[in-house]
Amino acid sequence: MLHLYDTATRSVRELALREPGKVSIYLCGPTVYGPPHLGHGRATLVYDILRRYLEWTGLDVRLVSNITDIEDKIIERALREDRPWQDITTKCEAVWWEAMDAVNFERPTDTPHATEYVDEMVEMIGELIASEHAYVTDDGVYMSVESVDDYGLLAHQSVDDMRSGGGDREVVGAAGKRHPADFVLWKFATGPATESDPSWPSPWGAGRPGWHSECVVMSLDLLGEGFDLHCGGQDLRFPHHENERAQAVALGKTFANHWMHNGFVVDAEGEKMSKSLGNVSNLLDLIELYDPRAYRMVLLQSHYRSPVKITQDNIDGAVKALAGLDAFAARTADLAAGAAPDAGVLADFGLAMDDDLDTPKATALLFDTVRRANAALDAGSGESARLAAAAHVIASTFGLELAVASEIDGEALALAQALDDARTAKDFATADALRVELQAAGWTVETTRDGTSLRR
RNA sequence: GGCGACGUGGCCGAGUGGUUUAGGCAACGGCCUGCAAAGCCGUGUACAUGAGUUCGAUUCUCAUCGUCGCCUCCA
Repeated sequence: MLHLYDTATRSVRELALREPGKVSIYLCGPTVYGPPHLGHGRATLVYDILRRYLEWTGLDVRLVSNITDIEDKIIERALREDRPWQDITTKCEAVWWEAMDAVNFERPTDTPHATEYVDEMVEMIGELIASEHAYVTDDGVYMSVESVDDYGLLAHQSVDDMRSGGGDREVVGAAGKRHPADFVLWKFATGPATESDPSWPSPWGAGRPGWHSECVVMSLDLLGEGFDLHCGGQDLRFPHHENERAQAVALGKTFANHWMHNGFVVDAEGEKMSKSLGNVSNLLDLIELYDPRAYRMVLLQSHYRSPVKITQDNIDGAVKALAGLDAFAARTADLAAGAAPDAGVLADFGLAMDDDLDTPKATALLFDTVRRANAALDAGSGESARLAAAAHVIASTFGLELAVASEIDGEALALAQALDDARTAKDFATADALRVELQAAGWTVETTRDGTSLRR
């Protein structure tokens, strides 16, 4: 059974399932106000790999991942560009899914939008006020963090300790707040709603929900109390996840059973890439310039909790590694199709993945299995089919789609035949010319003793 | 100031108290090939520094230096 590091207990522990055979996961999705960056890509790919693995083990996975389609940054951009806010959110969301499809992210089972849950958020905030966990000020409704017993569980720091330093930062809504860490649940509108600056009615005044409420309402609505796993990037640990949890606790509800956080994407100097620093390379560029699988490959080779560097060298290395896997996959597609995967290899794969999603070890196993299968194939050993089948299983569980034997058009086939004829006739000048011609047409040409094989 | 992570061979990146100490990329040698490609075989004596614990530490402890993250923008 899968063991995962749990941020709440700071230990690797078994992912306990609320219902046998079923896993319920909530993943904090994007705020749709700009193109997805590399960090978004890492988070979705890490959880995509997790999900595929869980499914491979036979579990029924329900993955809820929200789209935040109302937020300050969306409004700021709408105002700045004098556009309707929905214009921005719809376009950005479309771009988001396009990018996610390109990296082969398996779509979540549910993708709720914040704007679909405004009524529920208003209702929840009402309950928090009624139970005196929240209060109304001049500019909004705030959550009282001191009213929540174990606030700071995910931050692993008491509220007082957090206050004691780092005091340079601007405290949002400071004037009316009872405690600096109190966070906004509902922001009052400063004027009438416009095309760019929307607001919704509430018993306390027109406005819009704060940052941390949607995930509580949606996760509890779609997954129910005590769902299995809550995921997201390290940066969401505090305050976002802490604040989600605070609301649930204040409501008297059991929240996530296990908290998983992935590490950052860092730049060449080891610094976190984030939007506010402006040093982001965007995911769209990466998948346009390189094989979209390369990013997944790089992530597989490092642990999900470690920071990962995305550099030219890294991506190039991954592209080369993929080329080897593609060559292998094309070579063994037919062989593997009819064979039972090697049980020992798959057992090792499970062992590695169950240990806090040890994809570096599992990836090493994949390469090792490919090497063994190739060697067995060269030696004409019967072991090759089972090994190849196991390698294919691992790759597909990783979400890596490898090359399959290509459809070869008549023209290419004729050239390949001519190439073989020339080689048979020892007319190597012609053979070389034909090979170059095929390569120019985009084929990867492997001329072997048994004849020429082509793939794209 | 508080809390936390990390410093591994040319690069990336796992891991471990000691015998055969991942994997990828690059490099070099070999096999195969008409030559290549693909593939296979082999080579590299790495673990920031200092001290300590230990029969033995890259792995544990402490200190030092360095890098980075969180402490209400952020995946």
